[in-house]
Amino acid sequence: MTNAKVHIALADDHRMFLHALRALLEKEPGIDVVGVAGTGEELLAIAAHKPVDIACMDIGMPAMNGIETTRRLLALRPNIKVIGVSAFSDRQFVLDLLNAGARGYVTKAEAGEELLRAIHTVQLGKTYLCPDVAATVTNALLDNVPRDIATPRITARERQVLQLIAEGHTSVRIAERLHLAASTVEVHRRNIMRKLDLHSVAELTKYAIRNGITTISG
Amino acid sequence: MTNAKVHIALADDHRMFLHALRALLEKEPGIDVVGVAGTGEELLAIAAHKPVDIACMDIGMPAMNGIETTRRLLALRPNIKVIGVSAFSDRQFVLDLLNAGARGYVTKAEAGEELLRAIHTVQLGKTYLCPDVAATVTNALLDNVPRDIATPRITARERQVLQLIAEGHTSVRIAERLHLAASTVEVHRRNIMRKLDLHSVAELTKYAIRNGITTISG
DNA sequence: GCCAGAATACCGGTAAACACGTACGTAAAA
DNA sequence: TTTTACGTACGTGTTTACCGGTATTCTGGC
Repeated sequence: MTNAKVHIALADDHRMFLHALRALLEKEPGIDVVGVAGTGEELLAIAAHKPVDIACMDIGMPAMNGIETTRRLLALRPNIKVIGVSAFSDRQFVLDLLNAGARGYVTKAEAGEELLRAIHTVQLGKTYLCPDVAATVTNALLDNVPRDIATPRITARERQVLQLIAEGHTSVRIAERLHLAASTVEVHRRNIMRKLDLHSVAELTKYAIRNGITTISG
Repeated sequence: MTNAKVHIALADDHRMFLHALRALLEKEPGIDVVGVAGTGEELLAIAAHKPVDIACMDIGMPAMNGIETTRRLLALRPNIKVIGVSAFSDRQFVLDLLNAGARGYVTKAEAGEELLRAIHTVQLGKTYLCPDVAATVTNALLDNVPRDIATPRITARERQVLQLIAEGHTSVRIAERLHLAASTVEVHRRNIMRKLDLHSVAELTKYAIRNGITTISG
C-alpha cells in the first residue's frame, strides 16, 4: 500500500498546460495520472469513475470555478485531496479555496518541483502552501483577524452583472440584456464593489478574470 | 543533418508551465530542449550561447513582451524560428508578432500536440497558425483589408497612461502621478481607445493584461 | 527648412459611473 | 415568527468617462 502509486487527476482549461503537466508528472515514478479534465464537470466525471487520490486543479476556470468544483468534488469523494493550481495568489481566493476543503495551493509562477512537493505533502495528510501564498495568508491572519469566516461572497445575480461589466457593457445595456431597470443594475454594481472592496471597473474586470467569471480573450 | 535533433529553447514567465512544457517536449525523440527562460532577456542570453533552431515563447510576459523579444532575438540570430505561445488570440496581437518575424502561433487552449505540429511545420520553413488563430487572421484580412501595415502601435506615454488606467486609477489621479493636466491624460486615453478600437475601461484593462502592460494580480 | 507625429493643454457637451438615501416582496434562516 | 438576505426599483447629486474640436511645442526624418 505504501509503495503503490498515488493516483492523480488534473484539471485546467488550458489544454496545453494540462498535457504538459501530465508529461511532467508522468516522469515521476510514484505518480500515476489517471485522468485529465478541461472543465470542472469533466473532473467530477473522472472522480466518479476512476480512483483518484489527489486532484490538482486550476482555479480560474470558466463555467464552474475551482472553489465550486472543490465543493462538489469533496461532496462526491470526501477522501480526495485537492491542490489548487493558479496563476494568481489572491489572499481571499486562497482562503476561500481552503475553506472549501482544499489541502494545497501552488501558483504557476513556481517551479514544477513545487507541485511535486505539494503532492507529496498532502499525500501525508498535511496541508501545503507554496511560500509566497503562505506569506500572504499568514499576513492576512495577522493583519485582519476577523477574515476567517467573513468571506464576502457575491450572489448569482451579482456575478451575472459582474460578468457583463467585465465584458465592457454599460449599466443601461446590462439592464436591457437582463430585462431589469438600469437603477437595479447600478445597485448590483454598487453592492459588488462594496462586498469585494473594489473601486473601479478595472479592478472589477481583473477580479472577474481571476475568478473565471469572464475570459480575458473577450 | 536531416535526422539530427532540432534544438529548442522555451520562454515563459510561469515557471510551472515552462517546466511542464519541457517535460512534454523531451518525450519527443526528435526534439532537444537546449534551454528554458523565465524572461525575454534570459531567452536572448540562451540564444547567444547555445545552438537554437526554434524558440517557443509566451507572448504575455512582463518587462519585455514577446514582440519585442522576437525582434531582438531575430536581430541576434536571424535563422531562429520563433513560435508564439499565448493564452490569447488577439487579431492585432498575432499580426504584430508575425510582422516581427515569428513563424508560428499556437494558443494555450490547444492540445499539446498542436505545439508539436507547429514545431514540425516551421522546421520545414513553413508558417503554422493554430486553427482558431488562422480563422481570426484570415477574417481580419477579409474584413479590414488595410490592416496589413497599418499596425497601430501606442506610444510610450500612452502605454504609461494605459497601465495606470488598468490599475484602476482615474484620469485626475493619473494626471497627478505623471505631473500632467487632467485634460492631457484624457486625450491620451481617447487616443489609446481610438488606436486600439476599444471602448471601455474593461476592454482597456484586458488589453493591458494580454500585452503585459499590467499584471492581473494588481 | 519643412512636415508628420507625439506630447502637451484647453473648451464644450452628453452619457455614464458612483455614492448616498429609501422602499417593497419574497424566501430562507434563526 | 421574527429576522436576515436578496432582488427588485426609484430619486438626487457629484464625479468621471467619453466624444468632438482646436492649438502649441518639440522632435525626427526627408
